[in-house]
Amino acid sequence: MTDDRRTPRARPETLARRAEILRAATATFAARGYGKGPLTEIAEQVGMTHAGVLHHFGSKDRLLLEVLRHRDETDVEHLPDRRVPDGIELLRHLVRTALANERRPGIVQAFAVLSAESVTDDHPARPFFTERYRTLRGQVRAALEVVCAERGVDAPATVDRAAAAVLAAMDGLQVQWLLAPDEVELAETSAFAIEAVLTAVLDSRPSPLREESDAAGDAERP
Amino acid sequence: MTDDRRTPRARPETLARRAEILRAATATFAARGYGKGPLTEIAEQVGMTHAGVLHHFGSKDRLLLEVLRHRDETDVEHLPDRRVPDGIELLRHLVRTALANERRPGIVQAFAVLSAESVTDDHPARPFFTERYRTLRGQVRAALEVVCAERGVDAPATVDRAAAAVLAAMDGLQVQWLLAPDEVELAETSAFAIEAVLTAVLDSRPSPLREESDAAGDAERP
DNA sequence: GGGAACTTACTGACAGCGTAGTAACCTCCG
DNA sequence: CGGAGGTTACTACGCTGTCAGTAAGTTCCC
Repeated sequence: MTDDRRTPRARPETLARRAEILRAATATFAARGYGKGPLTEIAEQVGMTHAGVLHHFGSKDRLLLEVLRHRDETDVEHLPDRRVPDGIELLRHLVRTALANERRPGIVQAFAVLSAESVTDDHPARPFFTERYRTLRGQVRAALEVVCAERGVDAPATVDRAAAAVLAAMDGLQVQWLLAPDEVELAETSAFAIEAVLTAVLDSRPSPLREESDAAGDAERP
Repeated sequence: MTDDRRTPRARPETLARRAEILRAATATFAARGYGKGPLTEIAEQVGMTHAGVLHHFGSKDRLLLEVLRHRDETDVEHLPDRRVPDGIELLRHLVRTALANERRPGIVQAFAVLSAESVTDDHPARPFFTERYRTLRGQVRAALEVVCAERGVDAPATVDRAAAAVLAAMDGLQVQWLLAPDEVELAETSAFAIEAVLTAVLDSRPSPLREESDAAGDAERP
């Protein structure tokens, strides 16, 4: 039984209001960053004062964490089985996500700004993003290993790097795309990067970077 | 001609002082971002008041632009010929840069934070980063085309995407590395990504991502 | 059903701090 | 002297968070 007696709140109307606030907060944090995004601007978007926002979320830090959590939840919501796929389907899912992201620059900007901002001193979202990347790297690495196994290829030692590289390319492309949407194709370029990494994992051959002067290249470690 | 209206006469002692301020500003912007990095903290590091900093740079915005410009200058300074190399040497240069960056997390953090922050509304560094990425993409694309030509390969239409992907991977890896330096190898992973992209450009074959499901069914597990 | 007891969802005022920029002044050094 | 390199003092904000108060629910008991 759900023991709701102790917490008689959570009216549907209230939940909708909070969702509104979360949406507004996402917009403001995207446009101005967390540090420079004032509560008053968020409150104004939903027609209340900043004190009203604080009533719902207690503090600005908690609001930020709710924004991030809420986004993760709704992202997984419309997924088959509510689970992230595995193997090559995960990689395809990443490409589809990039494609979907082209239609929602606000979300992309929020995450691009907040993830980078989170590396600053004592940022409230730092644990969130640290853990998030850890999880995502694990999922991509697992997917790559599954693909390798399916093709009878020994997963090389580089799968860890490959996983990090896939996520890094997607993130970096978002920043470039936000700065110059007419010059950078977000989805197509993300797909290209993922394909390149996947190919590199599947057949690990000597790199063209190290060919040429390989005798000197091996000894080189400045 | 050099129109240094701001500095009619520049004593060497003064130039050194300004360099100090620029270094301090880099540290503060790295640690707290531009928007949240106060002039007082910068001033304190060099032993003066915030008004003294403003005396030298006029405004906080101008200080930021000087920081960015100064970093670009000193980066090119210790380069042979003071010019960015071309062809495969540019790609090797990128890897060497990533290696050097592992020893200066402050610089890395400053650029990671500021580049992402620059996409926010009316950010003073936005034109700088927009132009910076445009230039860098052009340089990497040219380098890739040179490598293709050297090997008698027609540069594929994907060179543009490849150039963006290389820079994106490097940037994205910096964020992951800053968040978890023990889990992400900055230089090695950057090299991996660059190699993967280079290989993809050099022999463009059908992507494993698009192969659909013809090889499905075999259980070739060990 | 109706009213008392309580909770929720706010508002408006304000404290308290941090911040960029300005203006006037001081103080060396060439 | 005259100006470069500051300082102190001050203005004018902008921001988060607290507090008391109010109006509108909700719950419970008879």
